[in-house]
Amino acid sequence: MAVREPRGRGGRRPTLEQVAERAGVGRGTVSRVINGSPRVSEHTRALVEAAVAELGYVPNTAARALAANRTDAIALVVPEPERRFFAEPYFSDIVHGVGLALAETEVQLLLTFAGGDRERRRLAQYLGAQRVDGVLLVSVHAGDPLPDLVDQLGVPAVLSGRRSADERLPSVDSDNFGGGRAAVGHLLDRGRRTIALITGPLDVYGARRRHEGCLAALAAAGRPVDPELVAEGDFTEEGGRRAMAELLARRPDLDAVFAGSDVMAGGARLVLRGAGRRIPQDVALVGYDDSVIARHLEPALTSVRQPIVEMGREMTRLLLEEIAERAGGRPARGAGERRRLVLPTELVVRDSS
Amino acid sequence: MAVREPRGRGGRRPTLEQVAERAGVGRGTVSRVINGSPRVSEHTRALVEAAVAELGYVPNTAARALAANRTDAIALVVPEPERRFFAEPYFSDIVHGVGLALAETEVQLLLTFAGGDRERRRLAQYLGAQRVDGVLLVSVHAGDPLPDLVDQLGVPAVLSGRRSADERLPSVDSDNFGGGRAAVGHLLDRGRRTIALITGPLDVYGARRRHEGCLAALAAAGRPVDPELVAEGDFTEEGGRRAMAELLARRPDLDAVFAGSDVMAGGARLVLRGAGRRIPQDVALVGYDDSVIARHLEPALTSVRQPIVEMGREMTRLLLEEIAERAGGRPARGAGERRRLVLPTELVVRDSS
DNA sequence: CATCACGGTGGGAGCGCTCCCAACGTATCG
DNA sequence: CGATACGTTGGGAGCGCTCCCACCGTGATG
Repeated sequence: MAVREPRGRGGRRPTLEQVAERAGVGRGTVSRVINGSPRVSEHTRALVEAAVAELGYVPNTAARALAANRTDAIALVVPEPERRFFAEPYFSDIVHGVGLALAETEVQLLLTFAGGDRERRRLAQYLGAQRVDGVLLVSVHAGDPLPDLVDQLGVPAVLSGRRSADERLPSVDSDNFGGGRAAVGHLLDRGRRTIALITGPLDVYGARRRHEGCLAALAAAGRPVDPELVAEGDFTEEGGRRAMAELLARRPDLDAVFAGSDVMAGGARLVLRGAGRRIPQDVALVGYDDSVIARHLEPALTSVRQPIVEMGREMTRLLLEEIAERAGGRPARGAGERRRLVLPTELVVRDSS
Repeated sequence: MAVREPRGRGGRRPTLEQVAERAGVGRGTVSRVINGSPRVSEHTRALVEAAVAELGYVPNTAARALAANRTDAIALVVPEPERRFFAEPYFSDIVHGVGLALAETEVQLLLTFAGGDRERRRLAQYLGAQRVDGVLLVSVHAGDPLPDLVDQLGVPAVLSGRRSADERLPSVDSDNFGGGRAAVGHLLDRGRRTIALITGPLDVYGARRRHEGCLAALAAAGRPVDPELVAEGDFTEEGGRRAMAELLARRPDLDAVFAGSDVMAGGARLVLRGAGRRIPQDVALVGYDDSVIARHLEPALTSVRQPIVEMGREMTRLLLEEIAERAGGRPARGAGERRRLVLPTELVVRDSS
């Protein structure tokens, strides 16, 4: 008498026990074969593998998760509304990179949106339910409590970017400093003398580092930094326009502009055009992110590329390491020994400079 | 002596048993409260809820899945490489709709890409492992074996679109016939007399229905269908260009074009421009999908909109119903009684017609 | 020839939950 | 007042797996 209905027409799926019986071995042995333990004789292994194939056995994830206290799944947590996620190529590349790192493994990727307040509360529940072995946190803003919450829950996590220089959590960042320096260095190489800087919001760590890179390039060339040539934007096009207008008013003689993002560069471009400046003849323009915008702008925008796919891959690698380590019973690392990675950025020169 | 290390610094999470003890009740009672059973007295319920809150109890998903034989998770299976998924707004809207339908429930969404052959094999494994209660299959091509595979595995599934008129699986489609009819009807209303049709690949069910809708509109207006005015495209821009060139060569007197997708309409537009035809003065142009392209084209493209968000929501609703039904022990429905839904399309008139 | 080591193996004891049945009141009825 | 009913409740029996310990046989060792 079947107590519960087998699911669907596929019928009940075979269990470890049945495979063991079929192969004429014990449960433990089958388990060892399934999990690739070396402590099984060649002969027995073949026997078991045959039985597995005949029965079409697939281990039940829930049972495994319960017994082994791991899920073989990680979550990519996006603290943004879905819309933005899909709109930005950044995320697409991250997911791609994560997929590459996961391809070799049996680990499953879950996508979780935590845009609203309500979703965030649910996320905490979710992580508490031990549905995943760890999380990748992308697009984390400075001051966001989410990373700390995750950390407190004892869930392994890796961030993309950092919230500050001494980020407590494992993170993968790109070399914002180097990117900013390369951009301004390039403008100097091109013989530009009066270089204006439109920064991102300076309380965002990445934006500040970019700016510091710019200053370093100027310093290395023995140029003084003129505060009149610096304006802060907010990563929006509107912000870029405002900053550019300001700069142009203060220093009509500027012959180059570095903007901390392509979007802001797009705004700056509009203002420059409006003022009758030709790009790049009168004013050279360089952006940051190497987004689609960069290629589609007229003229095509020189920009600093971040290796986003690579970042996704590295984040995943770090996370898997972290998970493996904790599972090994070793205590979680202190803040000091947490993994951190900074990947190189690259200047892509196009027509605007 | 702890045999296994508690995970991370969060320490071991409380279990049902501990909640029961704290509340001074039995395990069964706590379970009933957690699952919202009505067979619990108000007093006891309050007791248990207090204990749950104090201990910060969250049920362990794996244990629940194992015992109850359900996972409270569904997968959105995308049989495409990741790139395309992110590139097309279609998917973004589907995900959005799915999210809406899931918001009320405790069901989790998993995103799975099955672009390559290898991924497909893994998907089968995955579904066999009973990781999800059901799947949403989007962007299924005619002749794709994936849906049948899923069905054979006994996993509840819902398709977006259909593979044929008598699709065996539950599906949510949009009214392609009505969309095609509306588009051509609109052109007739505008007084166009010589309407050319660029169809999608006619072995794709949706494309064929669109085309049939066009023919119906012409028939309703008492217009004969001139085979010279029909050309088959392949949903690409290049295909649209080729078809348009052909049509223009055969019938230079055409004064309107309906293309089975916005992308093909974009290709057609280039050829029309090249031939010196003004849109819409000389030739009216209508597309299909109402994608971003439509709004950004010059002139803005009249197009047929599908309610994609709604489709995502309805797919999810159907799937959840299907799952609930099967869990109830009722046998899976035969092909005849499977759920099917067709949502209305809508013509969005812009400047090109 | 007894002893030891070790690769290989079987199977008990859980993991934390749901399901269900038996048992407990207490209220209702004849 | 005993019998019946019903709303509640406790807890046993698993779900299918991993982990680990005990045990087997073999070959090497003293």
